[in-house]
Amino acid sequence: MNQRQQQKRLTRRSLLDAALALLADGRPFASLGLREVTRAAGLSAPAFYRHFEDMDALGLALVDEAGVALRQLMRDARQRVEAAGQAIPTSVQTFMEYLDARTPEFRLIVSQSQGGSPAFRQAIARERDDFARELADDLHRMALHRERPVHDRRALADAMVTLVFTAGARMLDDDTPTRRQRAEALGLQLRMLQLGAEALAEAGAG
Amino acid sequence: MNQRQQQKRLTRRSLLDAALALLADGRPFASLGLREVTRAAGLSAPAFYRHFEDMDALGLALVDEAGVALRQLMRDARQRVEAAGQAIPTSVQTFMEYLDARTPEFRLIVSQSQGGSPAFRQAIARERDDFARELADDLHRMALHRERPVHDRRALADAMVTLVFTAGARMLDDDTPTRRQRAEALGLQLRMLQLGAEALAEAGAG
DNA sequence: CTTTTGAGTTAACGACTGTTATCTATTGTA
DNA sequence: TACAATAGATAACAGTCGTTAACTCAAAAG
Repeated sequence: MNQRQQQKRLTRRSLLDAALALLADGRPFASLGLREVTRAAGLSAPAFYRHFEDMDALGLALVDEAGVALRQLMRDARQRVEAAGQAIPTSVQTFMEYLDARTPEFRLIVSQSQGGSPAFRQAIARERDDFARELADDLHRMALHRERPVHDRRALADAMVTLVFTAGARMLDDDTPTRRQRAEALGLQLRMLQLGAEALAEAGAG
Repeated sequence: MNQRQQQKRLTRRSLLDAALALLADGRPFASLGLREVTRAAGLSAPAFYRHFEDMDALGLALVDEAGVALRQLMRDARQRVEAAGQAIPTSVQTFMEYLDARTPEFRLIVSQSQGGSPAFRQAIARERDDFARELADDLHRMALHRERPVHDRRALADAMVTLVFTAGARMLDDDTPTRRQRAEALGLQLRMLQLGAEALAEAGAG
């Protein structure tokens, strides 16, 4: 295939990676400059425009990548739960591994989900909603299987996603033992939600 | 008293207000410049240094103010709940009013809780933990009163605070009807948590 | 083999940034 | 009333920013 397009994709990648590296240092995305990123990528500033219109476009591309990773995580967790049961602990465990493997992308998502420009917030909110919707579907299937319906799958899934994302965000600053501790607390909180949703369903049905 | 100190406090206030106004437009705090803020406040740039060492110091002052407002909100909610009962709906309602009245401060808190500099994150985490601890105490008192203990007050309070803050953050971008809808969902999620914590306590005690 | 395309370069622009030194003018103090 | 303190203004600094125009030169197309 086109040797040119291939090279272009590589340079584009190096721009994305340079931005991720700066984010990994804890820098807020809004403080990253176009020149700074191209410099870190070993390029001249105008080269940037061959790949992105502006920094916002680069950021949105990163959000897209994070979304892809999120969906893969979801498939992974679902598969493992089907094999090993233990829905909540297994899912939390899978999430922790994803957090390790994709730290910079995840950091971008949690830091920009509320702090970024409107375009950012909207893009991230959409990824998050997709995630929650898929989770709600899973909860539905599981409820059918276990014959323990829950009250409002959408609200339940939304709350679970909120707790998982927030816990993940705080884990980014934790050392390993604190991180495990927080993972345990998260599992407990998720069970509270699940039990509460089941109790609400019974009260509503009864 | 000193007419000079009084005037100085006024100018300092105008700097804080100018920053809040820029934040209210949805601007990320990291993108605010020292010159921009002083300009918006009708001052020369060097005047800034008479009041703050740098922009971070100004931001921390804003976080402090937001913390004060949070504690006031807490007292307000507690008082209303004691008078009118309906702990969850009353608290959510109180929170919504606070959200309206202090939108820029709240936006700063939620946006910088993950995206800001380490000093920022630490300061905000502390405000948040104070909030959660107070809530845990309230839960304890209510449980004694209602004779319905919950399983892990600290984890429960933490989850509740997470849900409330996250919902509040998303409401900032919502129109009024969506906002009310989200408030209802929030109330539902909080009840799930509460019921689940009670169920866990019963299971643990039995 | 010649021509065209396009990724990346250098040079330069105007605008804006944070910061310092210096001055003004008003307030508080003796 | 004279003196000291200080909030704020002006001017200037070296940098950095995003963006454009003009160029190079290797790869693709003819």
